[in-house]
Amino acid sequence: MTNEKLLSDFKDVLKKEGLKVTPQRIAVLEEIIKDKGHRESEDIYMAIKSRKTHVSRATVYRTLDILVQKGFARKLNLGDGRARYETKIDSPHHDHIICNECGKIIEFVNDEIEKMQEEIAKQHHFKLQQHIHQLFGLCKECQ
Amino acid sequence: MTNEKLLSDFKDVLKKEGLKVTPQRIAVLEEIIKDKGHRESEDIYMAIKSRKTHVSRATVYRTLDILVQKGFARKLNLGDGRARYETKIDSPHHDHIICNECGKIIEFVNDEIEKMQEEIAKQHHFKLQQHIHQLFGLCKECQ
DNA sequence: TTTATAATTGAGAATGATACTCAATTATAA
DNA sequence: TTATAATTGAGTATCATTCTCAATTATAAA
Repeated sequence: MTNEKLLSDFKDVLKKEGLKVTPQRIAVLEEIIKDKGHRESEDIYMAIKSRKTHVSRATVYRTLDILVQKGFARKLNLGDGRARYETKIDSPHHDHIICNECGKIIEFVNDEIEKMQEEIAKQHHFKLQQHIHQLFGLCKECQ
Repeated sequence: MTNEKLLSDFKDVLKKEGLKVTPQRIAVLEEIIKDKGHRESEDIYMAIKSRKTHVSRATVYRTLDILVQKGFARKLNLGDGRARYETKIDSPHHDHIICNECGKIIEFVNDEIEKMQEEIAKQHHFKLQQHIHQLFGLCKECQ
């Protein structure tokens, strides 16, 4: 999906919900798109400020909530007390391997595990809604 | 393992490390053993206070750290900002299914997934150290 | 284009779990 | 029993995130 399409989709969603299209909201989306990494709210806040758009931390958090809510972004909890955000658009479902030493984050996909999760949920009579699967260890460089 | 054995093991570990055996530390261990559930620090603090032992939140946190460090307890991060602790002794490795509605926590074990995790780590040249695998959804009662 | 209005913003205060500080207390070895 | 280093607890600090509310702004209607 092109960035223009994504931007106009976001604007459409905002309008449909009676929400306003503001420079701050656009800036947060742009930031998420530009660097497809796993970004902290503070990073995004700093990146936007260091350009031209005036923004506050509160607005960054609020906009990130909207993006997650509307399916444009995914929020990660890596257990270190700071949430990470990544684009959800054009990014198939994946989980993460995190280096305990340098913090590097790598994505992985495994359909077998996905299937087994469904199986496990069924066994316990759960209707599966989301999951967190994170592997922690030492990356090649840090061993 | 009997609770007496566990208690004396803990005392031994403390002594070996030059740490003191205090009523507060014993109380935290006992609390963790008694209710094998997934306990929050605040629960444990309240439970100990409601009996006879004088204790502070700080000491509960400090003792839980020791218990995790020494392999007596496991710390869970369920993404809601409060850590949970569970006995690690006599409890084979397992992961968790959590109900999004009522918060119920159920344990599951799946050796296949465990093996695949190792495989995935190897593929990415990681030395696996820990992992988090949590399924979230609606339990039978909450659907 | 102007106006009316409800949504948004930002500064700073609030929150909530957890960690830290340090003087007073206590477990332990001699 | 004593000396001493470890521990405790009360309260303060921290840090990410959320909330508050007055001022600002996007937007629909005129």
